[in-house]
Formats: sequence, structure tokens, C-alpha cells
Amino acid sequence: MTIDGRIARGDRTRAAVLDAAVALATEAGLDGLSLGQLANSLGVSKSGLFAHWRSKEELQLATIDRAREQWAELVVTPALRAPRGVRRLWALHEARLAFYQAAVLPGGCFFASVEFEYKARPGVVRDRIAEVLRDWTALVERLAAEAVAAGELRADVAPRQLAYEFEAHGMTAVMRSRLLAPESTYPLARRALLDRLHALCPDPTLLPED
Amino acid sequence: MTIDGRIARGDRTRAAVLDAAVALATEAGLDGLSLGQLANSLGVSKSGLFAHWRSKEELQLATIDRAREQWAELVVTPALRAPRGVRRLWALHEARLAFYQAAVLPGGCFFASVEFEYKARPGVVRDRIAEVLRDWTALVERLAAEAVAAGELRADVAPRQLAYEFEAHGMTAVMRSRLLAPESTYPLARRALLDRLHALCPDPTLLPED
DNA sequence: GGGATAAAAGTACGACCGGTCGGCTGGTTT
DNA sequence: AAACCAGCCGACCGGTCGTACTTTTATCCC
Repeated sequence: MTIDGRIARGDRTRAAVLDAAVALATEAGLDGLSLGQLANSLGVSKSGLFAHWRSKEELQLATIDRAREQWAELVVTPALRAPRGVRRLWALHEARLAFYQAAVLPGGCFFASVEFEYKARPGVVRDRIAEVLRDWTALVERLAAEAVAAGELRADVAPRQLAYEFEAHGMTAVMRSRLLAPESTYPLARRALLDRLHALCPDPTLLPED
Repeated sequence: MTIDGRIARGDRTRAAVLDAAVALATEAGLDGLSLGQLANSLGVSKSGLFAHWRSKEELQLATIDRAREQWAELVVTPALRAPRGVRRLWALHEARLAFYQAAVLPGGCFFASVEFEYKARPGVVRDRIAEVLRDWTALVERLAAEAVAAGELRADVAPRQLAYEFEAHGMTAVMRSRLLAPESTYPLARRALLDRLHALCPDPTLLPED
């Protein structure tokens, strides 16, 4: 049973296009990204794109899905290797900052970009983005709740509140690091959450000192 | 000495255009905003816009300046009426959240939108945005430093660090309130900074309890 | 009244947008 | 070898973009 070479080629193209789209969208935005530019930057023709996605919107949705996969693969999964509890929460913050700092994507973060781009633009694309954000928030809340349940965070910690602060410190980092100074931003983002967790965590040995 | 009616009319038009541009940019972005749409939504002709600004870029810069004025007028100035120190810092946070919640701008915050839009797009527009952000950050840092100097915040508070967290809690609020749930977001943003300030402020009577 | 002047509209243009269509290419199946 | 198929391309469509040039309209000064 051999794989159909034509379909394999199509899959390769699709993957390459989506990876480029994710990266470009962090610079020009998901809507600002034009099909002509995207095709050019990949050395394919515009009509070649329409062979895989019937409209720009369909490609945008596929791009969002690809970005979510990438995020899961490069940020979430590595962080989940840390032991459950406050250390896992901290690992997620560090994995995220490392992802930004490594400049995997030129604009830093796909979702940070498109969330602001679509926050006031009703439609399917916005709905999909909101769904990803909800899932991500739920994950962070769950990790926080687990840390509380394990007794590693004070019992009066509200997971939802902590998740909000977690997200705030991370998202601000990606914007500031691109718009102002990268080298001075990441330490601030790191310390912001670390101080917060230290204040809530009875056992200081679970977290790095600085 | 009477005012030239022709110039007065021009000023009125310019102001109306810029106000509309600021508002629309929070939805469509500063670049996504097209001159045709802008002209249509104001009932003027596209070419009428070029009587006042010679290019789109020039209008974008003017829009940024106008947004800064609006921010100063509706957020900064009212907050500065609070007494110097930690109360002023808190007043600034609340004034900002009130501004977002009142939906003065449909997308919530002009600068939050354009900062993410231009974070990875070199050019004059980006430079201007970065300058505004630097000034704003300097203001918050100054207020934090004043609170420390007044003995209202612990002496080991780093103003730069606190200013980062201040900004993070505010900016995340505007995105979340638009993309997810407005009613549940603002309390989180409020509490995030309030808890932080309470932890750093020896005199609990200077801040609201909740 | 009659220029002078500023604001605004009208018109036109080239570039690019998202999208369609017919056809070529090369691997797969029979 | 023939029929078929998915991937991909060049040419092209109507529409909108930002921008330039010219013309009309409203106001001011003499």
C-alpha cells in the first residue's frame, strides 16, 4: 500500500502554505495578509492556493488551526512535562516566553496579533479565534486549579483570577518586546508572574528564586 | 477680529474626520481603515480628505495624535485629580477601565489595537506609536515612583516592574472584554491590580477594599 | 459688486485585491 | 497505451485601493 504521490505533494504544499501564512500573519495580520503576497513568498501562483482552499476565509480558518497546532506542539506539550502543580504553571509561562524570544514567528505570537485584529470584527474568523482563546484560558485555569488542589497554592486562590494575570503578563510581553525593547521586556514578564506565584505558594522551593 | 469661516469649517471637518478615524481604527485597524470607507461614513468625498492630508500616512499620523489627545483628556487628566501617590496610580487604572467599559471607542482602545497591528511593521507610523507608548509607560513609572517616594508603596518596589504589570492588566482587559465576556473581564482586571497594590501598600486605607 | 482664497467635489488612473476559468503536467489506475 | 486524476498555472474578471489633476462652491477682503 503506497501513498499516492500526488496527494502527498498536495499535503506538503498545504503545510508549507499554512506555515508561511501563520508567520506572515504575525506581521501583516490575518486579514492584511493578501493571497498574492502569500503566493509570491512561496513561489507558487495565486490560483494554486485556490486549489486547496476555496476562499480566503477558508484559508484563514485553516491558518488558525495550524497556529493552534504549532502552539500546542512548541509551548503546551513541553510545559506539560513539568510535574503537575505550580511548577507546571510556571513551566508554561517560561515555555511561552521562550517561544516569543526565540522568534519562531517574526511578530512573536500569532494569537496575540489576531485577537486584537478581530476583537471587534464579527464573523466566522472571529468566532474561531475566540474559541481558541477560550480553550487556552480553560487550560491555564485548570493548571491553576490543580496547583491549588495539590496544596501548592493558597486555598483562597481563584483560578480564573490567576489565569487572567498569567495571560496578561504573557501577552504584554510579546507586544512590548516587538515595539520597544526585547531584552528588557522578558525579565519584567518573568518576574511579574514569578513574584505573584511566590506570594501565593507556601513552599518556595518549588519555584526558582529569580 | 472675526474668525475666518472657511478655516473654521476646515477645522471642524478635520476634527470630525479624525474622531471618526480613531473610532474606526479600533475596529478595522489603522491600516485596514480605507479612505473610501472613512469618507463615506462621514458623508464627504474621498478627494475631500486629500484637501487636509496629502497622503494616507499623513492622516494616520494625525489620527495617532488625535487618539493621544483623547486619551489624555478622558483618562489621564481626570486621574491626575486624585492625590499624588498610590491613589493616583489606582485612579488611572480605574479611569482606563471606565473608558473601555463606556465603549467610547467601539474596539475599546485605539492604542491597544494599533500597537499589535504595527508591532512588526517598520515605518514612520510604527515609530510614532512606539513613541506614544514610551511616553505612556514613562508616565505610569513616574506615578509609581512618586508613590514609593511618598512612602505609600514599599521601598523595594521597582517602578518599571510595577508599570509593566499595570499595563498588562489594562491591555488584557480591553482585548478580553471584546473577544470574550465584557461583564466578567473588568472585575478581573480591577482585582488584579488592586491585590497587587494592596500587597505593596503599607496603609490599606488608601485603597478601596474591593 | 469683484477678485482672491480655502474647502470640497469631480474625474481619472494605475496598482492590486479576491476570485474564476480553461488547460497543462505528471503520477495512478486499468 | 489509454483514461483518469489531483496539483498547479497564466490569463483574466469586476471591484476597490491610494493618489493625482481639475473644477466647483463657499467665504473673505477690498
